[in-house]
Amino acid sequence: MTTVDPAPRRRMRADARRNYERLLAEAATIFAEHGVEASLEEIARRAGVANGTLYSHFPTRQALLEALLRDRMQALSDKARDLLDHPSADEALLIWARAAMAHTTVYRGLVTSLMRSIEDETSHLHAACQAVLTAGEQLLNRAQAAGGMRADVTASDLYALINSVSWVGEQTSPAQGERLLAFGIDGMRSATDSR
Amino acid sequence: MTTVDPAPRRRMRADARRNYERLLAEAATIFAEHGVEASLEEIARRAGVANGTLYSHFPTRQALLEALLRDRMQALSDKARDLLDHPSADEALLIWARAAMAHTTVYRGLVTSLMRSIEDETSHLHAACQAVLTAGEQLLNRAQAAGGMRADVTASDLYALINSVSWVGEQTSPAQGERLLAFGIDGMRSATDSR
DNA sequence: TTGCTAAGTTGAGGCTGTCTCAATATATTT
DNA sequence: AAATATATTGAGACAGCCTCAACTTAGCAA
Repeated sequence: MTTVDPAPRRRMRADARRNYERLLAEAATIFAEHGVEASLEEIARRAGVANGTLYSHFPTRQALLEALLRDRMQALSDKARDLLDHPSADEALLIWARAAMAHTTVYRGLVTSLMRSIEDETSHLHAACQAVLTAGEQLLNRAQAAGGMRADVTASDLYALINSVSWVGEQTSPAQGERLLAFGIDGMRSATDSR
Repeated sequence: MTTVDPAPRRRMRADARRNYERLLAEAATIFAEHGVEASLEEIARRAGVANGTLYSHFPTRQALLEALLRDRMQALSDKARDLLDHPSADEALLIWARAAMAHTTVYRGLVTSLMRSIEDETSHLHAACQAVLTAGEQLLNRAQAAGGMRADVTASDLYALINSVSWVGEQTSPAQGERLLAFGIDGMRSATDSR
């Protein structure tokens, strides 16, 4: 409901807009290189502005992350919607789970923020995470209706699974993350399922 | 093989021993309160010594953690050995996995250190983690021989699973962690198994 | 064009934390 | 009671977070 405006209330001054964009661009680069705990001072430095400017645009690290991820998270929710048309409900869920995993691991350390944000309603990322969870829930429900997934699996279980395997992928190797995802999903399948 | 001496090479001076113990005790308290990223200065302060003393006893945070966990990790390895006598191989594995999870969540943030340490051979905790992994492997192998677990599951898979569900437990709730553990183990079971 | 003002930027400064090392102190040995 | 090996100390160098009073500038209106 009360999502933050992507384009702020009143139009920004030209220089402000420029700095805002520049900060986002540098943040993307630096987070990709050093993870989401990278120095904010460094980002400001590389963007050619004083740290105060960074803080005025993005009061917290979360706010910066939120701005950086907005589009990507929207895309992930959209993708879930699209996959509702996929012929196999089970396969659709697996495809989406992998996509979610890929999204969650773009920046090192991101998964922890995303996991925290679903719990913490005051988080800048909360709404976006909630949307992703709900999107996943649609796919899950369809798979359950089709009989492929156990009825007692919740959207929270799915969200937690995706995040936990993303965390593993980040800590060890993407392949290890993928393996755990496969085991986890298998464990959530209905007993009648073979394999 | 080349484990670090629990009681250092030559006997410590009395005052050194006293400070060492004091630091460990305070670290246990403070890590329990604030997680493993708690301030080392604070630990030194509460132990009534200068920070240099802390650093001289424990050159890194990992070293401190290692000293703090040594006994507990040994106990976990021992427990695996004991459980090899349990009548049900499957049940033994599950019991141990839960114990491992409990161990892994004594301090907030610990799970990340433990996961890093299995990968990083230079880590102070590496040997202890390796021992735990090997201990788990025994239980896993027995369960596989008994036909309860898929043959393609590795000790690394098991280690990763335990850590990932511990991480979830830490981020959300222990109950959520438990749920994921159940799903994960189920996914690792042989197809012939019911449920 | 010029001046006005709201909007935006600056960067020093306070804070916490990590880690080091020369000077100092003390336990133990002889 | 030295002598010596062993420990402890704490200031200091550095980095990062965040704030805010002083300053600068874009954009508008006269």
